[in-house]
Formats: sequence, C-alpha cells, structure tokens
Amino acid sequence: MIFNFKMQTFNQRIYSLLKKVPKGKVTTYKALAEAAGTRAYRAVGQAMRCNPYAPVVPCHRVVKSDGNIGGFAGSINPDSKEIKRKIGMLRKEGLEIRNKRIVDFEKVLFGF
DNA sequence: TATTTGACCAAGA
DNA sequence: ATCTTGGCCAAAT
Repeated sequence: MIFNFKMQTFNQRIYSLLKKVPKGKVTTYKALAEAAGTRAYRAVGQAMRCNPYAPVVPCHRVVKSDGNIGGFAGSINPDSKEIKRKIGMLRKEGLEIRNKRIVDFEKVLFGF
C-alpha cells in the first residue's frame, strides 16, 4: 500500500490543531476534540495511531486528561520502549516527567 | 447498513 | 490507589 486517501476531514482538523502546539507544551485528546468542535475523544486517539505525517504532526505532545502519558506508536503499555521514546522526546523539549506522569501538567497545557 | 473497536473520560465502589 | 461501568463518536470491519 503506497497511498491512502481515506479520512481527510476529521483527521485533518485534528492535525492542523495539533500542529499549533508549541515545543515544551502539551495538549490532550479531549482538548483536541473539543477544539475541533466534537466530543470524539477516542477518535482522536485513532487519528494518532493512523498518523501518516510523522514529523510534521507532533503526536508525542498529546497526553491523557489526567496527566498520564497515553499511548505512542501503537503502544499503550507505559513500560514499552515506544512510550519510553515518547517520554524522551518530551523531556528533550523541556518537560519534566516523573513516574510516567507530567509534572505541573496543568501549567504546560497549551490553550487553544 | 450494522456491529465492533479504540493512543479516551468521568464518576463510583 | 485500583477496578468497573457507562458514555462518547469516528473508523474499521
């Protein structure tokens, strides 16, 4: 499979919103959904899993509403190497993560 | 067209 | 703190 032209409208809205989140800040699945004018929190997660635009869409800046990390690269297991990579990226952007949680989570949330 | 499935959420027990 | 339950809604099957 080379190209897949499915799912343009919903995901594209999510992607363009997510691209606005600056380095050093994060957003949540819920916040993205609501900024897009919907309550499809879970569909946002699916949009990330299918994310075809790896570098331009910073999926690693999307976390859960309770401050937990969430999934990454198809993995949901917090101890997986994929999640560790996500944590590493966030740390590199200046965020502090302790025990799989964002420190001062509310303060680094990006406001749409 | 109908059912199932999530990188989710919030409230209870 | 952990587990369950019901709700949510777009995508996949």
